[in-house]
Amino acid sequence: MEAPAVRPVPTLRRRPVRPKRGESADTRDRLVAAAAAVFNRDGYHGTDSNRLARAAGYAPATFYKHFPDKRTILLAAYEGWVTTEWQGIGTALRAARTPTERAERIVALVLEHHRRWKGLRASLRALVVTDPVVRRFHRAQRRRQLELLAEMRRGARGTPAMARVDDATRGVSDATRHVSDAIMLFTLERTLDAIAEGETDALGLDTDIVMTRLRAIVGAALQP
Amino acid sequence: MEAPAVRPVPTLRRRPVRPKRGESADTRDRLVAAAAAVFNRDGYHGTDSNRLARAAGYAPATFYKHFPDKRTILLAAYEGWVTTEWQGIGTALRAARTPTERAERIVALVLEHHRRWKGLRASLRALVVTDPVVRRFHRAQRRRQLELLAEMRRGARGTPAMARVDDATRGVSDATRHVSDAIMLFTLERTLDAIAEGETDALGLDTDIVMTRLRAIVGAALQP
Amino acid sequence: MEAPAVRPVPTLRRRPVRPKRGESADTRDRLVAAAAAVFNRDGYHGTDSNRLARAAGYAPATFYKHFPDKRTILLAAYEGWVTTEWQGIGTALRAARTPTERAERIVALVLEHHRRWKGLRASLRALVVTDPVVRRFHRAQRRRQLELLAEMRRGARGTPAMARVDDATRGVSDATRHVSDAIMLFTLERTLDAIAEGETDALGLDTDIVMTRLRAIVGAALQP
Amino acid sequence: MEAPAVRPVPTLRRRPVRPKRGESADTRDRLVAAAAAVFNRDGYHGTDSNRLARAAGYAPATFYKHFPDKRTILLAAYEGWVTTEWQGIGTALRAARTPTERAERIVALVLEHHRRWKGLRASLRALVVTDPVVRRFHRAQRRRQLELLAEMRRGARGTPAMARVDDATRGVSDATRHVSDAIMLFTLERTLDAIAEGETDALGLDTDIVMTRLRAIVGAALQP
DNA sequence: GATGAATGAGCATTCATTCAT
DNA sequence: AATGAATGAATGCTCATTCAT
Repeated sequence: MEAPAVRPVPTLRRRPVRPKRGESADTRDRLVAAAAAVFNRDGYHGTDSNRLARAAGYAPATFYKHFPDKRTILLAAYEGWVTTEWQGIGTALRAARTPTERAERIVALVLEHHRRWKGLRASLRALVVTDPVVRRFHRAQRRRQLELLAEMRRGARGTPAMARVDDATRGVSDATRHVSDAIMLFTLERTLDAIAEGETDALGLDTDIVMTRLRAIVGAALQP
Repeated sequence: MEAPAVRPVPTLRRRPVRPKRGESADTRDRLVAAAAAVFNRDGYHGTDSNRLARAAGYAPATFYKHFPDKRTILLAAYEGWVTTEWQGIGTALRAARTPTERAERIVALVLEHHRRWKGLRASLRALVVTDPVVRRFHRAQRRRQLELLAEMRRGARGTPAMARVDDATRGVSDATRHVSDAIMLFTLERTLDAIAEGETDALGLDTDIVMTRLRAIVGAALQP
Repeated sequence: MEAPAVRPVPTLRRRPVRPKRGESADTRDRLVAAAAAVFNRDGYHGTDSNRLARAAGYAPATFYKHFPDKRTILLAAYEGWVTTEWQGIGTALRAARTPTERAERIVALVLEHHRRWKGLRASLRALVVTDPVVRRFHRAQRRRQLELLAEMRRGARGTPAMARVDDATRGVSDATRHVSDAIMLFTLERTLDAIAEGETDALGLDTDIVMTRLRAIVGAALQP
Repeated sequence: MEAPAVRPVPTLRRRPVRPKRGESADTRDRLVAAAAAVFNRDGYHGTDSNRLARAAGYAPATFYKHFPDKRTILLAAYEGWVTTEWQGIGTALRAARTPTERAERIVALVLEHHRRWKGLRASLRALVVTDPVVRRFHRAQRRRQLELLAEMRRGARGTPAMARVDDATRGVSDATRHVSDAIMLFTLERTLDAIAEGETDALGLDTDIVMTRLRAIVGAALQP
């Protein structure tokens, strides 16, 4: 699936030219892109499936040819969003060499995503508590994040042999590492949400200082 | 206002005995208590004002005699919840002497609250993004948290004169401190939500280790 | 429940004066009466719950305060219709003395009902095949009919002692009687439907002769 | 037109192999056969034209190339069903010699048809009241039945001359005979529907006794 | 102060039907 | 001849809110 953030989202106010006889997959993509944008703007409970269809340039019934319900298209939009985020991070990491540089890029990229999709994220967070399917999906993403983090650290550690010795030396158990990683992810996510939602500004916090601090926290987690 | 958690929440399944012509303030309190419980169980979008009224033992119209709309009673429930949480923390802190002990009690208490009100919290977080009034309210609470934190640290520092010297010595500016405090609060909140919602369990994290780590983080923030 | 046929059905074309603050039971009765008339005119699949509500002078939501769905109000209308029919038959039988007279009145009354409710009957018959709840209800009515028939015959037989002797003499087993009764009911019902729906006319049958024949058939069944 | 019951109805669950660019008449037949089976299973109001097309292995639009609307295909299915029934009866009668034997075969055959097409019949009966076209069609079938019945009786009576004498002797007018025939058909139809739909079982009636009685009724009607 | 009845506007979803290919 | 995408107009149903008592 193409991520909704990548291909241009059709303008919502004007009804876009309806692409009669388009390919089914294209229609689906357009619906997902439009849904991502509308959810982001109006919230999950702030729209309905008819509006989602119209925003993509289709009639209500077309929506139901592609998705059984509103929740499913939210998951699709979420999936697209996560995919795009990970692709961006992957690209950024390949270009970065030191853990510090990596941390810097990760924090910047994730902030950008949180800023762009703050409404979608909020809807999602509320649904994670309410809806078991959304919850499962969300947790799978989190597991992926933790795995990637561990992988990135392994990659940074030079030779595998060295690495194991290091662990032993420092007495850092896997379970503890795991917890640290998770807490770091929570901190990163929550703080970037706060920046994206304007909470830090409202509290009179200096965004530069917050970002610096986050880079330090992420950087520490990336150290072998 | 009495907090919803303090006075007994009327049983939701059986219709509670309705007190005809009670005092207005009592009716309001009962409505808030019932709303807190119902929102917590079914989510903000999972109930309607009729159900909230019935859960408190009143007719739909009675609801609108006390609250202009659904959002307002959520704010009232939120307020009650926050008040109770702060009262509990206040009591716990008075009994604790060392920062370590304080940290321990704070983490335990806040976790208990997150566990108890996890559904209410989720509804709130989604509305914070959508609804300006909820957002304002939420930020005021956060400011209160930050102030209390600073106060607690001052209290722990012995004499005020000493304190200023310490700051100068360590080179920690107020702005930086402020940021650290906020990030600590974000971490605490997000991680305790993760525990309350079962996310840490789903990720295979050891709750004890997570809690120990949180106590350390909070403890560090309480050091003068 | 008052039968829909008894109290005047509100005119369907003009919206009747809406009776604000009416008793709940009255509203229910009005809804049922209107539903009976609308189902009868347009068929079960030819209306929707909004129209049923409007026909009774109410808004769509009012419908759902009284009935969970369309099927349930159909059953209520059916129940009312059956009740009225039985009441009419009961009254007619009390006034009639001979089996012949009884047969005459029954056939006339049932024809009147089939004429009046031909659309409703048609909807019902289709739903009996489709819907288990309607089917159960319908069969309960049939059982009641058979019981009443047996009862009427017993009543016509003079003393119970005599009756038993008669049966033995004629060698008519209960099972056979039961079957004859049921087939008679099927014949009566189907033929009166044919008259009511204009089928007999379309076939060039003389209604008087058909009616005479039916009276004979019913009269024979009522003989002890 | 081939009757839907004669040529194998395509399996409904698996999508049948679609014959691209078959003969138009074949396509029509396949559509009718599938429609008959689907209507019979799900009821007229329980399916939609898209499903009918798909059940026959075609796309929705193909349906409308062959039928102007849903009702028309129902009539076609009905026609096929009636044709098959009559063909069966014709075959059975040619092999039977006495009225008794004929009655027996007719009752058995018609029951088989009612059993097989009980859902289709139910849909039809509801539409007869609602839809003028269906009604016209249905009545034409009934006329055909009555004509065949009269014909069968004439055939059983030996010479036409004798026949007229008989009528005069017994004082049975044509109009009366016509009515008796019609009522017999109603009884047969309704009672066999009751057996097919399980109503007789639900009423605790012995099917063998019911069938015996029906054979007697039909047999009497076939007597010259 | 409290109520139960009532509601308009809305929302998720479906279906008979069309059209460009 | 056949198609798959697309759809406008419903349809069953819900909810925040009001009103007469």
